[in-house]
Amino acid sequence: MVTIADVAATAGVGAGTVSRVLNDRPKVSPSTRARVLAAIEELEYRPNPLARGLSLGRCQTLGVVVPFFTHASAVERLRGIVAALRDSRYDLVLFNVESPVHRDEHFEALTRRDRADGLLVLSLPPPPDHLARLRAAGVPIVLVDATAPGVPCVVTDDVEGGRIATRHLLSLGHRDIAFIGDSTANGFGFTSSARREEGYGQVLRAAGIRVRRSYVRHGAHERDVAARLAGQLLRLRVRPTAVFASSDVQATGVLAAARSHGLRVPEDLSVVGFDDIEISAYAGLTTVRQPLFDSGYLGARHLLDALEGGTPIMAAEHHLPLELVVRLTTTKPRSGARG
Amino acid sequence: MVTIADVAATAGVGAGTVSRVLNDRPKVSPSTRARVLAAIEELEYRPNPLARGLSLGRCQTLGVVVPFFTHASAVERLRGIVAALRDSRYDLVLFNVESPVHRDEHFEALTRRDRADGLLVLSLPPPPDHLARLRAAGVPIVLVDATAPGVPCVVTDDVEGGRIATRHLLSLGHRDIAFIGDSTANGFGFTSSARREEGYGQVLRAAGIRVRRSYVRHGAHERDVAARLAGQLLRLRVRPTAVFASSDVQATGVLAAARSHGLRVPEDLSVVGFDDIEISAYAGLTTVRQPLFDSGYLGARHLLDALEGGTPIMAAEHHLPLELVVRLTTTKPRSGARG
DNA sequence: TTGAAAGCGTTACCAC
DNA sequence: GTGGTAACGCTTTCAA
Repeated sequence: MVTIADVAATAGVGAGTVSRVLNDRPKVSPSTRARVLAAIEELEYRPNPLARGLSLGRCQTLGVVVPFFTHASAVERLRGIVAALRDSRYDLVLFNVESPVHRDEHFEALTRRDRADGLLVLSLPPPPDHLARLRAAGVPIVLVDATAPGVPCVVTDDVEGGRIATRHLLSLGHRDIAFIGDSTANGFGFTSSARREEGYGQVLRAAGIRVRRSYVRHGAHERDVAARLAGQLLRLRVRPTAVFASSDVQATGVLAAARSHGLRVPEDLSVVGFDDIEISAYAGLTTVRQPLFDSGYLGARHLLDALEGGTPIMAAEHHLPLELVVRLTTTKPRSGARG
Repeated sequence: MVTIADVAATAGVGAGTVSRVLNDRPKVSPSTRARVLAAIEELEYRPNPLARGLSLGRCQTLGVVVPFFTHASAVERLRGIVAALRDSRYDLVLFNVESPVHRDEHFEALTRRDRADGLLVLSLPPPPDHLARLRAAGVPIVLVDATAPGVPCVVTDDVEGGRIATRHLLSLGHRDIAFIGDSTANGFGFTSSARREEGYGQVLRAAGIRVRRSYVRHGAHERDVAARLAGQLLRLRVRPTAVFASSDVQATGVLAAARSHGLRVPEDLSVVGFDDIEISAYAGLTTVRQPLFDSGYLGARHLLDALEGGTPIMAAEHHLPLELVVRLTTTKPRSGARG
């Protein structure tokens, strides 16, 4: 393994000079620089990132903490992050989270500048104690799709998103609108689903419609679970004419349930989802689009700016817009169509 | 930042002793060990991975090189890798590849033990020169869904997979069977699609069926592209009664094309895919299932075993089984159904 | 403008 | 068993 000393020797200079050339430091004469560059070329020298990191106190690495990274929405955010890191000198280290214990382990490990220079946390409100330690350790952190006091974040207005979806159904003439969302006791403190439900309730109440307990169902964030919950809704005496699912994954579960109950979508049942993941266009799903890619991209850029600029990260909230995408799963209710 | 020296001081021992305790080395008395452990606890000491890596010559990191990591099949393999790494001390560093240049940059950077202790490469045959350098640098490498001479790998028999899919259609009575696969000039040297096509051709020829040029289409590995190609097939004078797509993503494109041409699946057109990704069950797609999760898991385990056991990695091929999953998109051809 | 040398935090070897 | 100390490869400060 060729080291900086080897380069220094072949170039006939000191190691310090090589380092200066390597890092584009000013004070080095053109001729010396050329000689060093030639030696680097000749020996195919590449600096050892570990040694560099040890000396510098940083490791050119960004940690990404993400619950259930295989979920389509998470993958899309990751894509944005990867795109942002593409031309930076930072490597991406992935920390998948599948349980609160798991989450705590990762945060614990990441509470040091020598593990990652900065942290990007997706959809996960960090527990206050971890946050305090992270801050004390001086690890910059940016939240995407989550908020915490004093921490910069990239978010959308989920309450408004819930309103948008519900208003759409209402405007089509629906009054029996059900909701399927995440179970509140998920242990992670995810809030998106609950906030979308909040918007749903607001709009219904404003329209003078009582939110029926039986029309609101919660379960794990999975297609099969959502399909089961939808099945319960579809067997109700007064069947809803529309369902707002708090994610597209869950919405496709509703679609599957409708199919297996012999109901046509949208004629017999309208369905609105949330996210606009890749499958949604394919399924013709009407949904509330949030800029998933952008959220990752902006979060990463924000972090990189702070890291590269050396400026302390600003605790700003970056809001991303939501947009209703009307496709084929919503229409007006059939008059008198009641089970 | 508390260092090993601080721990040594509070425990009243030397740094070497603390290190021995940290790494479960034998020669240290129970009482000393207890004192050191107490000091570690008290100071909340955590070893600096950078310093550790520099001293040890490794960095407790596994590099994963993956083209188009957002593709469902890649995500599923990654899930297997993450699962395998879960209880190891290794971090996962993600290197996404979207172009050959990109690929070369990554391999270039990874040709040193100080970047990653081992490499997992998905679906990508490493160029021989990079492979040689990697070997010279002593970086262990495991290929998943790709092969290279002398490199351990986890693979399936794609040719046989092509046969399985084609035999299924043949056994249903189809004779006009089309194929949609990846463009051969992808620049990465991906071989899966071509090998599946090979199996398709073998079976057809064995059945005395000529493989028509017009029935075989190639394009980028994307749903929309596959849909376009399928559209061309469906407008042929002698329309195929079945399509074998070399991946489920492409198969869903075929499904979409059939839909937009007013054809019913499977009555008017049978469709078989390959992979069995999450969307496939939802779409009711008949497909050749390959163990994506397992491939990642096994590849990672193989690499970890070599790394942890210190044994040189064996250049073995690990073969994973394929399985036909019959769902709702295949049936026998309608008699005399010709466009 | 440059070289020498002192860190950075560990591990591992060598005495004791 | 244990402490001291030399690596590990880089950056940076201090003189010259």
